[in-house]
Parts: sequence; structure tokens; C-alpha cells
Amino acid sequence: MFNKETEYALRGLVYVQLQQIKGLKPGIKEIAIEIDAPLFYTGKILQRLVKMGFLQSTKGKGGGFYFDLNKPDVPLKSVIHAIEGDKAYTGCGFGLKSCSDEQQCSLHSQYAPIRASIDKLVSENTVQSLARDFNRGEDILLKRLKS
Amino acid sequence: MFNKETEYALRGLVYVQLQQIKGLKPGIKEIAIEIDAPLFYTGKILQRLVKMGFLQSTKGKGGGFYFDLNKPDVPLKSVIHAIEGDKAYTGCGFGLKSCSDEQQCSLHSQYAPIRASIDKLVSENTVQSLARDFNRGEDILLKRLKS
DNA sequence: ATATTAAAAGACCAAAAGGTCTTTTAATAT
DNA sequence: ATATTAAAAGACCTTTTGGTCTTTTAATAT
Repeated sequence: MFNKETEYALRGLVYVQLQQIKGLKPGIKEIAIEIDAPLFYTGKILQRLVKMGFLQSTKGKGGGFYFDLNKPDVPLKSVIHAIEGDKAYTGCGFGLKSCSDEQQCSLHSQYAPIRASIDKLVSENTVQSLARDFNRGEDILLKRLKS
Repeated sequence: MFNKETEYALRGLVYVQLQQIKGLKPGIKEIAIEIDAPLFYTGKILQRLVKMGFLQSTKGKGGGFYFDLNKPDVPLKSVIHAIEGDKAYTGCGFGLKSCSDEQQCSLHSQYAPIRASIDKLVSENTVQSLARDFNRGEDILLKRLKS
């Protein structure tokens, strides 16, 4: 559904939040291992997330990644949008036409509610809400489970 | 939602069916123009569809592409699956875990019905049913309308 | 027979996605 | 001050996807 970068980003953000709840501030190495993503690529992605303002970081001893608690919760949609645009949850998805509400292809009317559901899903779920939900079973959900 | 090859393939198949209804047998050039896809790439994709048995063709004068009327209608799902596998309509889509019915992540239960709807959509709609639906407005739906 | 037409085959190229690695910069503990 | 630690920056590489083009093969009309 989403590309690898988005996947790793979402997993990484949820993991950071999960650790933050415990008062910890994980680093790249730990995060990469725990979310089962390539080490250097994870570093690159986390950096991008920091630059985009989704995440904070500090260098040096005791450094790592954490969230600014003053900022509002982060909907999955905003992360997805920042990384890969809105192609995943907008558009007809069949390439037969650009879906609008005036001009409909026969797939449009069937796909419209699906698209709306996806949009709702990624809008309502946040990194924080997922971390909350995941707290009973974090190892099962994040660790060593691919794609 | 789907990759370019799948998009062009679906558009191409629907266009061929649309012409076949009129008793015509279009060639690569015509198809590429009408579905607004790159000429040579369209040729390559059509060849692949023929090799996979979705479509028939004849070379030489009066040649072109057509469907074997003895074969059953072609669900979109079978074309999609043949080209890009089932990644588009199976799996959790969030990469947080592999979705199964035993082991659920909190997104799973929300995403499951969406995935099921997508599966239903591509299973129930066929190249032939789309061509039937498209017959009132073919130019609007296929021609010169990108992605 | 042969000229013409059109698909098949396959080599080749470009861009994007995914991933690796080294060097630089900035914290902090001593 | 300086040694150590860890993120930032960015160069570089690989694979996949998307796309182009030439040559070969097979029909058919004359």
C-alpha cells in the first residue's frame, strides 16, 4: 500500500513514541533493529523526519530521537503525505480517468467510498494513538515482522 | 493505486474490448493513442498480455488485438495479479505486521474491511463489464485522460 | 512469389526507489 | 580542553520501474 520509506517512517515514529512513554530516547541503531529496517536507511529517514518537523533529536552522548510534547499528535496522513504525496489515498486508482464528482467512470462510484475510508483511517489514527494501542504487545507488532 | 504497467494494461484491454464490440481489431498504434500511453511501451505490454493468455493477436495486414470469445470474462483482479502480484489488495498496508486473522495490529481491524472492498471491486469488475459500462462515454473515459 | 503490413522479440536507456557508507558537526562527560 | 558519543550531511551504489528503438517473424493482398 505504501512505499518502503513511508513504512519505515511510520514504524520508526511509533517506536520512538513507545520509548518516550517509558522515558527513553532511542538512537538510530536501536530503532533500526527494533523496527527491522536497514540501519543507514533508517538514519536517513529519521533525519528527514526531523527536518520536516515531525520529530526532534539531539546529538552526542545521551542523544537520540524524541517528540516535542507541546506539538499536537501526528496523524498518519500527515507523515504519508509528507513522504509520498497523496497518491495512495486520492485519485481513481485505475488510471481510467481523474476522478471528480462531476465526471464519473463506472469504477469511480464503487471506489469512492473505499478511498474515503482510507482517508478516514489515516486521518484518525495518529502515531500517538497507535503507540497507545500497541502498548500491549509491542514486541509482536514492531519487532522482526516484515512488511 | 496501481503501477503504470497495470494501468496501461487495463486501459488497453478495455479499449480492445470496446472496439471488438464494434467488430474492429485495433493495432498497437491506435491503442496507444486512444488510451494515451507511450507507443512502444504499449506494444510491449500488449505482447505480455498476449503471452499471458489474456488477449489474442494476429500479425500482418489486417492484424491487431482481439479477445477469444470462448474464454470467460477477465476480472480486473486477474490482470492486476498477473502484472504486479497481490500487494495492492492484500496485506496490512502499513508494514507494522503481516496481517492475519489470529494476530491483529490496531490498524488491521480498521483496514480489513477496506481491503475486502478492494478485493471485491477488482473481482467483480471485468474488462468486459467495464467496456459495457463505458459504451456511453468512451471518449471521456479513455482518451487523453492521464492517470 | 513478393511486397507490404503489423506484431514479436529483445537490446538498450533513463528515472525513481531503495539502500550503503564515509565524513562532518554538535552534544556531553571526564 | 579533550575524548567520546551520536546525529547530520551528503556522496555513492543497486534494483526496479518505466520507456525507447531496431530487428525479426508471420500474415495477407496483389
